[in-house]
Amino acid sequence: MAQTDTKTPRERYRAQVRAEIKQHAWEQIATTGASALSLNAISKQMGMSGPALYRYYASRDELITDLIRDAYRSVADTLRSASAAGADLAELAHTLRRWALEDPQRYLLIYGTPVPGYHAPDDITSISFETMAILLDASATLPSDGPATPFDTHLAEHRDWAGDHPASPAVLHRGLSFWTRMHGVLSLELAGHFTGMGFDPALLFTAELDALLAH
Amino acid sequence: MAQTDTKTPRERYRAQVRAEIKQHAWEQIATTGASALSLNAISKQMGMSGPALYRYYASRDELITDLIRDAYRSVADTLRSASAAGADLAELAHTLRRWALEDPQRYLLIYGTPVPGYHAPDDITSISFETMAILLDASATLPSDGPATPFDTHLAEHRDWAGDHPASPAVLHRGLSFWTRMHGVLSLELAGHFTGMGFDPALLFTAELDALLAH
DNA sequence: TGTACATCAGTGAACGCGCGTTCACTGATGTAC
DNA sequence: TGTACATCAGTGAACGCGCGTTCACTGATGTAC
Repeated sequence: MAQTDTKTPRERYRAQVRAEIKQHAWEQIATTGASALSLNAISKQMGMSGPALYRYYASRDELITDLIRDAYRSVADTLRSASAAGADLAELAHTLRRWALEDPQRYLLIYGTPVPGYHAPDDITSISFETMAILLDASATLPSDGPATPFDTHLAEHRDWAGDHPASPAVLHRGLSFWTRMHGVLSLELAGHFTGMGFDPALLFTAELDALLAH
Repeated sequence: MAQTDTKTPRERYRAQVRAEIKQHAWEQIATTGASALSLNAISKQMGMSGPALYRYYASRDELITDLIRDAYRSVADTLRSASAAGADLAELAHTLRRWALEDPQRYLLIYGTPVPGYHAPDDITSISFETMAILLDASATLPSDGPATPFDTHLAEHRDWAGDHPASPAVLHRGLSFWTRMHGVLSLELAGHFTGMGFDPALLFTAELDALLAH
C-alpha cells in the first residue's frame, strides 16, 4: 500500500488548505514582491482570521521556505521533463526562459536579491543541485573544442559543488557560463532594466545562447 | 561668482545633515536590505527625533530616490574616471567588479530585484545611460571581427536606447553582452549563490570577461 | 447503530511593536534697520 | 552696536495602520467501544 493512498480526509483537507495558502502567497508576491509578504493579508483574502493560518504554517519564515522550495522544485522538474523529452542545452535554455517569464517573481525569489535575514535550509541546496546536474548533463553532450582556460584548471581542483557528477572541467565551466549568462539576461529583463530600450530581450537571450554554444 | 561659493552656513549645515542621513541609510541598507529601510531607525541612530528627518526629506521614497541616484552617479563617475585614466574594457570590468564588491547592497539596489512599487524618475535614466556610453566607447576600440548576427541586424533598427552614440550594431551588441554577462556573474556572487560551491568567483568573472573579449 | 470521547480547524480578543507622517510648539540662528 | 523680527531646525505627542504571534475558547469532525 502506498503511503499516499492512506491519507485521511483530514490530511487531504489540510493539504488542500496549505495549497490554497501558497496560491494566495504567490499572487501576493507577484504584485508586491517577497519582502512584503504578509500572513494577515493572505488570511483576509481567504476569508478567515489571521491566527487560523498558524494551523498550517508555524511562522512566516516557514511559509517563505515552502515557497522557495517549491520554486526550486518547479524549475528542476520543468527542466528534467524537458530533458527527458530529449531537449538539448539550447532547448533547455528556452525552457528556462519560459519558466521565468511565466512568473517573474518566482524566478526572482530564488535567483534575485535574497530576502534579508533569511537563510535557506539544507534540503533546498540539494534541489538546486538537481537543476545544475541537468544542465551539466546537457553540456556534456556538446563538443568542447577550445583549449583549457585558467578557470578550467581552477575548476579541476575546485569541483566539490558538482558532487560526483562525471563532468570534465570544460563541461563544468560551460555549465557555470550557461547559468550566469542566461541569468544575466533574464534577471535584467525581469527587473525591467530593458524596458524602454526598444530592442527585443528574447533576441538578446538567443544571441547570448548562440554565442555560448558556438565556443 | 560661483553659486556653490555663496552657500550660507545654514545651507552648508543642511547639506551636511542630509549627507549624514544618507550615510546612516547606506549602513542600514548594507545590513538589512533596501526594502527594510526605516526613517525612524535612521533618526534614532542619529540621536534625533523621527519627525526631524522631514526637514530634510519629504518622504521615505524621496530618500530612496536620492540613494538610487547616488548609486548610479557613483558607478558612472567611477567608470568615467577609470576610462579617463586610459582603462580599456577589461580594466573597466574589473573596476566595475571592485565597485560592486565595495558595497554589495549598493549594487543590488540599482541592478537587483527592484523595490516593489517604486518607480525611478527620469533623470536617473539619463545617468544610467552615461554608464552605458562609457562601456560603448570602450567597446568601440576593440576589433569586432565576427560576422553580423541576427541580433546585430535587429539592433541596427532598434538603437534608440543608444541615443546618438555613433556605435555600430556590433559594438552595441558587445555593450549589451558585456553588461548582461558581468551582471550575471556579479549578481549571483553578491546574492551568495556561489558560497559553498568552492570555486573562486573572481576567476569565473575573469573567464567570462576573457571569453567576451576573445570573440 | 448509538453514545462518549478525543482531535483539531477556526475564532475573537489581545499583546507589543515599529512604521510613516501630521501638528502645534520651543528655542536657536540669522537678517534688517 | 543694539534691537525687532523672520526664519527654520528640532521636539514631543499623537494618529492610524498593519504586522507577527499568543491564548483561551467554540464547534465541528472523526474514532473507539
